[in-house]
Amino acid sequence: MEDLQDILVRLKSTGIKNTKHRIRILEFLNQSHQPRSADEIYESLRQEDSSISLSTVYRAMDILVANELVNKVNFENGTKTSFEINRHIHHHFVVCLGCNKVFSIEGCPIHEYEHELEKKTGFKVVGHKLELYGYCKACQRQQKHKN
Amino acid sequence: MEDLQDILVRLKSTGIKNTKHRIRILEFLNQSHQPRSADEIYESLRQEDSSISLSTVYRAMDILVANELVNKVNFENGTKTSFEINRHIHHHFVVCLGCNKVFSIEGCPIHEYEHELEKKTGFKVVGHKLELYGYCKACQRQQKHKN
DNA sequence: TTGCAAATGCAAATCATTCGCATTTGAGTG
DNA sequence: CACTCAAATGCGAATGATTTGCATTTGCAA
Repeated sequence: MEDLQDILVRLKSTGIKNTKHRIRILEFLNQSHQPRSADEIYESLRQEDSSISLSTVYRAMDILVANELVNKVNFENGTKTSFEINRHIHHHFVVCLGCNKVFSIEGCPIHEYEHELEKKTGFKVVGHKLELYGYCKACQRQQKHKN
Repeated sequence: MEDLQDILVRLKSTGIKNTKHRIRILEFLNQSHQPRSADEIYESLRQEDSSISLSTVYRAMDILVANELVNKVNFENGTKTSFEINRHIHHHFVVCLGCNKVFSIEGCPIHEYEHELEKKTGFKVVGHKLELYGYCKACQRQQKHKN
């Protein structure tokens, strides 16, 4: 887990204001092992001493995403947008349809494919979205027991 | 373009009712070269002689997707769900961020990767989502002219 | 042709997200 | 440290896509 300090340094270097809420949001996402929805962030911060409003969370997410401190993700299962700390490490998600847990995998199997496509078609690729869906070991075991 | 008749045969074989609206929706999607939103389907069918309600479109899409006659797609750019005829041919989308046109590419660069991942981690993959985003030739040309 | 479950239309409801506006706050400046 | 002001926040209302309840209509099997 990247040190929170490094993230706060990056926050400062963006030039946007360094507010209590933004710091607490980054703190929460940094220690979270799963991408989180605006709602989950809101509920988590609300528990603590100082309160926050949901629209502030949404606005914070917008600006943190724009400044590359946070990534925005939309999964096929589930309706809400999720957010995770942007560690500037290219990765993809493996999502368990049983327990909805999200696993991260580093590396990318399609970079080469992108180049080929560019050469072949002239299309200029600037980004991609790749997610794998299925069942984690634990959910596979549970499934077997049911039968 | 697959013959509409084949699609209607598949519709019949599902056992769900063979209604005028559903047939016209399949017809529209079959001749469409782009995935379409519920709204676009609604507007298109409304023009023609008989009318339709938007909720009927949504309900039809649900059941057509459940019966594998139609695929549901959510693109990163844009907020609405899109639908396309399900031709049962594995493919992915290349989306132009300039003109929002969607191109289809057959074949899949990650099947082998999926197998590796399964072997390595024990995760059982049942599906994936892969889309490429960038700029088509035409939009690249236009971009140059602006500079 | 009849019966009935499934499909439809319409309006109201829902849910995530955004926006308007009055108030507060971070952070540079003197 | 006090001052200023744009940026950030809180609250509630608005939005936009999608869903739902319910009364009516329509496929289709018998």
